[in-house]
Amino acid sequence: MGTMTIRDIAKKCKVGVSTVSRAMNNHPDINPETKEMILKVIEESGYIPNKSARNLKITESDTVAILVKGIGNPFFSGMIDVIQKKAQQHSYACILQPVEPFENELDKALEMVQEKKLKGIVFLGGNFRHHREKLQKLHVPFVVSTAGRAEDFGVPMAAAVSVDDFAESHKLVDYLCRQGHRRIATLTSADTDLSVGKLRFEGYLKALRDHGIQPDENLIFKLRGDSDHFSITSGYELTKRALAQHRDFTALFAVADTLAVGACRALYEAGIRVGRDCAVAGYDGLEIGQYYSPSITTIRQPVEEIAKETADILFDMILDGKEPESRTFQGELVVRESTEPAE
Amino acid sequence: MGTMTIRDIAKKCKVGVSTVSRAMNNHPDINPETKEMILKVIEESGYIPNKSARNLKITESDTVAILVKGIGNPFFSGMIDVIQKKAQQHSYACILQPVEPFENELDKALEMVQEKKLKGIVFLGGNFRHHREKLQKLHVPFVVSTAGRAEDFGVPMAAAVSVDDFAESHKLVDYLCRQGHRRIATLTSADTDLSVGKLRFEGYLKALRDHGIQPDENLIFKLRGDSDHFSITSGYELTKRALAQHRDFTALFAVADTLAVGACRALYEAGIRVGRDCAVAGYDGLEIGQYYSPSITTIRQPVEEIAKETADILFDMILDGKEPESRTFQGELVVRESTEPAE
DNA sequence: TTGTAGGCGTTATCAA
DNA sequence: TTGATAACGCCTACAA
Repeated sequence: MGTMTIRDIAKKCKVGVSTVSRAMNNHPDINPETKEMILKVIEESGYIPNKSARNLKITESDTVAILVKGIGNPFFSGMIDVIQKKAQQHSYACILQPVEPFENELDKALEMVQEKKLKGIVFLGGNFRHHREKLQKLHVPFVVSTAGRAEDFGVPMAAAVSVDDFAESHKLVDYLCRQGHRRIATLTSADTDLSVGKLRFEGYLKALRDHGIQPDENLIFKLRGDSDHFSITSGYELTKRALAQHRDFTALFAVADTLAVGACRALYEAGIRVGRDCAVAGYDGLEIGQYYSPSITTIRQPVEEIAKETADILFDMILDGKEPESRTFQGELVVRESTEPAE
Repeated sequence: MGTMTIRDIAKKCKVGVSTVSRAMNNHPDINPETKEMILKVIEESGYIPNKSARNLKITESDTVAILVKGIGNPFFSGMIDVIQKKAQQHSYACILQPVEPFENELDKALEMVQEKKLKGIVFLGGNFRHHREKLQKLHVPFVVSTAGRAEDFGVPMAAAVSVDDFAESHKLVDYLCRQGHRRIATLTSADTDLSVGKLRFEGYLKALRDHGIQPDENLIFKLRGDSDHFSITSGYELTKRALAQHRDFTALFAVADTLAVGACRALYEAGIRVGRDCAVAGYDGLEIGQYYSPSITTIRQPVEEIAKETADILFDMILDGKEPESRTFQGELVVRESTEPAE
């Protein structure tokens, strides 16, 4: 099945291959009429240029990529849109590339830089721990967004945009304490999680201690393994288990809104009124938290701004050769119905 | 910045390039010791084979791709996992490729077949209307899942797996009618939507008519344009608007669970008790519907099965040269708290 | 078991 | 403004 090549088109048009190439790539020095004619023939014959051959040959290309670990995470959807739009404004192509949980995002990035001649990269998700040595092989500007701190990279061309999960989580639990809660349970990730879950959990511990409360092992509920992620069902089942042990707590802090939703339902089914009998708080600022009944107290991350800043920093580096810059955003404590003051 | 090539490795190892190639591609006829040595050097030097050059040269590759329009749609997340797992079982690589809303999935597919030498494709999302002529250029087996009916393709190697959105939607609204509802409002997509939204809306109309109910323009609420998708917020605001017009309905059918969630909240805020004062039903079977309070009646699509069947059909075509086969799955009417019988 | 050489389809260089 | 031709980095006969 002989696929058509640029040669076939050249023959059909009775021109050289380079002229065809020029027509396709919007080169300046080509007769407009010739170009039009060629483009028409291409259109009619359904010729598809071979990208591999093209990528092999080109030396540069105005494109950036977003490498997302955990696409499907609703938190990222909004960010991606914003970044893509920004890229478009700069007339850059933007490739959205999912990264599997087991894949190494840095390896993937290295490959893509070579293959697609990327000018820059945004890393979304994952926890981005990599050896400095290897990181230095990435010769294009990149921004790690929502997945780590710049300090941990120690490499030029590296920038990070993030929310301080530790501090924000602390803020939230601190709020619960101030509301008078002393027995605050938590739903958190397994010990194997080194990502945001861990940071948020540590913020929880710190806040308790700051209020003179000794964290109680019996009030800490961890997801099992990496298999169950931050799903609503996980939160529901974990809370069911917690309640089955007749544990008494007046507040529950879930390290993700999805978990909090599941928790609310479990409490509801147990006849416990969320808000009045037991406070519940989540983290992320997902849409659902606002519309759940009761609406759920959470830490809202300024998604739009984070994404904008991510893109801006990246393009400042690419276009103006600016130094990598890092920013930490404040989350916003959004108090809602699920944490009515305890009496 | 001279990137390393297979030649550099060959030199370092004092062997020919073909030997290096053999080592990398698990070829049989190579001395195990030589191979090990080469692999070690590659590892140490951080050499990354150029994928473009490779793709340009190879004539075939055991890989399939999933082209997803609207990744981020939680409904697809589960399906993707299943399909990827199936591919793995067959020792096939599986590329997950997002397709932008404005992109033509068929063009993308054509490109990728050429570039990556795909053996098969799964199309997810979108509405997949394409000219037969162009469709015939796609010379590999493909399955259109959840985005159209095989009858509409009229091309060999084309299979479709889907749920009959029209019939299922009809089933749901029929149920509402049997519960005694006569004034059933609906939240549906804009007229520009030719995808599932349209089918579900038509199922709604048909069900009403079958019960001798004349659809009432005043009870039909459409999203504005394509800009607001099936988000919770859209459902919330649309319902707010509906209520502002003092329209009386005893039941509300939203063509997506997300819309239904937003509707529930809007009703709640208006002091209308969902279930008792007004029934609400959605469509999709999203996780949230089960955990919302009240839990939401819906049509659950058998995600797992759909995905399994999709993969099975595809690999039957690829591996056994089977004819394209199409299947329509039954959705399941899941009655929950949001549709208590009207008194 | 290994090495050499030719070609995959494109773009870039250079001469016309 | 055009056309011929040499790379791009790899795989794969084929020869050794």
